[in-house]
Amino acid sequence: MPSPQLLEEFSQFFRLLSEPARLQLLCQLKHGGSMDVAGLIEATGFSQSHISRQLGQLQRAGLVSCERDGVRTIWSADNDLVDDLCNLVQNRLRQRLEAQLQSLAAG
Amino acid sequence: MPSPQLLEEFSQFFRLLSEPARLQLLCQLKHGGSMDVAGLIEATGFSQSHISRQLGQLQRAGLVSCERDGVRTIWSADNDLVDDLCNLVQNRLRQRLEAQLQSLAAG
DNA sequence: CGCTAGTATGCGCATACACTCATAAAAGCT
DNA sequence: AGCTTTTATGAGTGTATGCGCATACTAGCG
Repeated sequence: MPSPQLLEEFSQFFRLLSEPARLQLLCQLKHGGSMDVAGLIEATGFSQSHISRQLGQLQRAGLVSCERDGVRTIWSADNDLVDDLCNLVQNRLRQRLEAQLQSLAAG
Repeated sequence: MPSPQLLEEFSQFFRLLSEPARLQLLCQLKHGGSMDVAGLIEATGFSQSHISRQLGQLQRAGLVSCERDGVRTIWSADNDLVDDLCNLVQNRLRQRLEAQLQSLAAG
């Protein structure tokens, strides 16, 4: 049984991923490679301020990092954790749907 | 790159885990075994209505299930997904802290 | 120094949701 | 049938936060 503090940390982390916009930014940086905010605007359609804020949150959690290239800021996804988490969840979703399919056929 | 619908599903799932109360209920059922709402009140200190609502959400996601025992409803945690996710996150948190420790020692 | 381009942030609005109180529903007992 | 116990739910409140607009900061260029 995790301690209350640890539970709090877990939930804060999951909260980061609970916003489609943030998850999309993460996946974009992961699969589309590093890019600046302008690229992310192009890719997602979100406003500049929104993207900047969300990236700030992800950076504080260590999920993305940035380096300045002149006047631009190039952002990168930092690790594979989010991909791993998403894969686990996706497997679970698939299992659920398959089970529902089974019970529908059997029922 | 996951589709927008899939991203939405992922974030909805993570949102379930983004609330310390729900996560605590899940862990309690997982490590403390199945129990009724009264037991969860005792274990967590949350109000009865709050617990009932959160369990409802977790049930719809297939993370917990219940069976009636007379007037009581016995709840159980249904799978290991959440444990696996938490372990991954915990590893990541540890790595982060260790890295900070390193840079502090080196700096 | 001013000017422009790119990014971060103060402010405000709207919405989502955790949480509670009161009440209804479900199941057993007499 | 009523009475009690346990759980679920309608209604309301307060807070957190996503999101955009406008603006301030930062870095290069003339």
